[in-house]
Amino acid sequence: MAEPDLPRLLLEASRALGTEVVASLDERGFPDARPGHAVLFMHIDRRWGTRLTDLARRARMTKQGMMLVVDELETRGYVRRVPDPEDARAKVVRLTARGRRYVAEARRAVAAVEARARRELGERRYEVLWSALEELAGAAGDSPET
Amino acid sequence: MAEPDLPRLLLEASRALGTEVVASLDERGFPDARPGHAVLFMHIDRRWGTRLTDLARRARMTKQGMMLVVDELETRGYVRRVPDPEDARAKVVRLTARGRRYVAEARRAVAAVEARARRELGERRYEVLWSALEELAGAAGDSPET
DNA sequence: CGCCACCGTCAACCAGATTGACCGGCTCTT
DNA sequence: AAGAGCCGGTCAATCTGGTTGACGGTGGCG
Repeated sequence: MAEPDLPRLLLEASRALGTEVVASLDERGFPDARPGHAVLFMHIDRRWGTRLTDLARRARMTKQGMMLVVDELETRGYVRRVPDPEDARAKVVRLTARGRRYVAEARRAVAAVEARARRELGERRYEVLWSALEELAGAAGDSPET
Repeated sequence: MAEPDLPRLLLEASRALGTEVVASLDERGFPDARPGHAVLFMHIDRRWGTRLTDLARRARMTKQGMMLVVDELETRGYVRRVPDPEDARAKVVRLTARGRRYVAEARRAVAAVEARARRELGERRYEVLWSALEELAGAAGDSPET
């Protein structure tokens, strides 16, 4: 009956896993985690930080969009904006100590969910899934290279 | 470098395909198509229509959320709300003639995108992708039964 | 009848992201 | 050295796609 279409199925899978990651993070002591934070913590340099524009480009979103994420993470005390010594226009988004712990846990949580998926699907199907997704995501939505 | 995580990859693939469907619909003469319309046109009964609540349940969203979609589709002339003869509380969301054409084209567009994916990925990988997605979507995000 | 469940709706709100405008600092060319 | 124009971050407005909460009218049952 339901007979979902492929885009919808992809979306639901994404949401399911995202929710799972957030729940896991909640258990690990970060109750204010949200799926959108991933665009930052998967791309930020953990030691020295990363410029807003670079974060945005890596996450393939607008800098304004990334700014909202950074704003929130900053008010929560996970990152700070420090002036870039090499360019007075720029600021470096840098993790606080708490932010580093958050990012570490978040990456672990993501890895755990991925590991569970790999275990449940089996190695081969997981590999196929991953490569198929890369093709689908890249085919229509991506510029050739960065 | 990019090293995306699985939830993000799923999301990006979903968006890429969704965009593709909308673009295809645009070419087919429905320039106001949007990805969100799929929650309706994949679930509505094409002849007699379907109750709002049923649509919402099938699409696994709130009735208020579905109402927004129905509202928009109604102002665009794709559906009408007619009273349900069997239950004075209920209304049936019924396709107009134009709505039927829209739904037909939309389903074709989705099918075309899926066919392209199947062709590019190959039959076997496509099957694996689909079943893996069902497992992922179902495992964490679904209630046991409806 | 009285009660509760259910349908559609109004209202408020939130998350995530976009486009447009802008200011100030950088850099390249002349 | 001086513009001219590009680039980094920000403010503001807007949009999509949902959510929860409350409520009026109807149905169904004891």
